Amino acid sequence: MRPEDIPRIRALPLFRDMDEGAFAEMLQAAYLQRFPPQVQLVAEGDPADFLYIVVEGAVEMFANANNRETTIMIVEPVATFILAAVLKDAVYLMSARTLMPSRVLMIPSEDLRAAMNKDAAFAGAMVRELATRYRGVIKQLKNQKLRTGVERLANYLLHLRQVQGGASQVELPVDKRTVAALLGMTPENLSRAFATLRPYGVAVEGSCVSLTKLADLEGLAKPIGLIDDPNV
Amino acid sequence: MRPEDIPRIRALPLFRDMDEGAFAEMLQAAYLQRFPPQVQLVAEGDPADFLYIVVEGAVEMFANANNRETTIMIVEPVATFILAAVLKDAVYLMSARTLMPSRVLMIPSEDLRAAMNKDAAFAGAMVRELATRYRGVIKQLKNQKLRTGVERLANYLLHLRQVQGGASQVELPVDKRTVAALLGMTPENLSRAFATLRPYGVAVEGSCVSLTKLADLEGLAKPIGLIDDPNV
DNA sequence: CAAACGCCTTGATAAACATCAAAACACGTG
DNA sequence: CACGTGTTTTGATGTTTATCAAGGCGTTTG
Repeated sequence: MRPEDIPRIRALPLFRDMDEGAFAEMLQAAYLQRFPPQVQLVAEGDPADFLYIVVEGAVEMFANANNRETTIMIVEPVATFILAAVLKDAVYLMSARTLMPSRVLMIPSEDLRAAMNKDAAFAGAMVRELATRYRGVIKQLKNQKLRTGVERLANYLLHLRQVQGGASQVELPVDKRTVAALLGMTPENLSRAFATLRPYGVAVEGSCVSLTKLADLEGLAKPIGLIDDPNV
Repeated sequence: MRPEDIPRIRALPLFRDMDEGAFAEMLQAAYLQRFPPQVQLVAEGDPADFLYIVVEGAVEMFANANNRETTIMIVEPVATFILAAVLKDAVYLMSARTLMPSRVLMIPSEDLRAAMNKDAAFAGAMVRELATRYRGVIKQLKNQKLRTGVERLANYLLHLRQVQGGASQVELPVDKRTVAALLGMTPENLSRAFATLRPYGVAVEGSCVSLTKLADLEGLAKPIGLIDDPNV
């Protein structure tokens, strides 16, 4: 592991309040692995042997059923994934694959649970982390059930703008196929959704999207804090 | 509060391992309230002042956006709701209303958080509870994104059968309007979905649904543990 | 009992979304 | 550069779902 990675992991809300010794001990037991793009890291149904932390790159969480596939979320550095399965010592509910060359830290489930049982501050951080994630999924469910595809895309673009600093140009972080899966639609429909947004000042050129007519776009998207604000 | 209620609450996985004194102290601070049907208990956006426990009756969790409304889940005794908002000291993401005459225990958020900080076993139970709920919502999201309305209904009927002991007749626990909202469809579409399932041995009469041709129904529903098994 | 109301169903229509096929485009490689 | 590969876009079509309107049915109420 690179020396500069450790403080970045340590800075995550989940690990920030952890006892110094327990943190070091847990990292001792961990493996850092490099993966090329499009490598499947975990498969839904497998026992949760590791907690994963994306240190560099990006990981797509997805699930299959009925010959269909959907993307649940995209994990970007520095963040953990499949925390809940590890804590319950259960099987994974989602599969994961790299979207680009990535470095991933793998902490054996037992070591994580041991650290949690020893360190009350860590357990407290875990409660907050899980509560935050729970609310994140509830927001996703609301987004999915209460909005059309075009509305989801409009809000996603506004979200990207927010994250990327508020400029009038935003960059799609992954290819359109994956954006489509994330928004719960087919690639064809994403294309058409972009076309629908053209009158609202949305112009696409490759992975670069420019948003003129912000007010119009927001009028269509109608973002609300209880779905779209990550801090709520 | 009725004397027989206390052990039922105590038996919840969330409270089972809690320190006896801390549990009694927390209940001291709590209020038990009775509500008629169709009373709104909490509104999304309000600060999370209480953890709620449904002791008797049933509560519907729902959310609004864009003049649309959707049901997220139905909470039946004995179970808590809006735990995550309480732990984060955040606003509620969902609204709640009673579906029938109900008795509800309200624990002030501060008392719950205090109990958690004092009692490590309780914090551990909280972690497991939140992890379980997180996985529950992930399953709902998969159900919603990977299945059609008819498939969701078929799986819901099989789920009811399981819960109600496996007889060939199942009882809808709430009116059809609410079932429709829970399954993410309109009442009209639920009606048509039932009609679609008729060739698969599904006959509806009021709130009573009989399932002959179980094999056929399962063939259509294709239930999978990673979505439909509550113990996974 | 009749009227009124709520809930559920049915039919007609429209919107949203998926599927299939093919063309346009971008890109890496020989 | 030409070529092959994979992604994206566009068009035609079908499925799924929502909306609007009307009617049936049971319950409540005057």
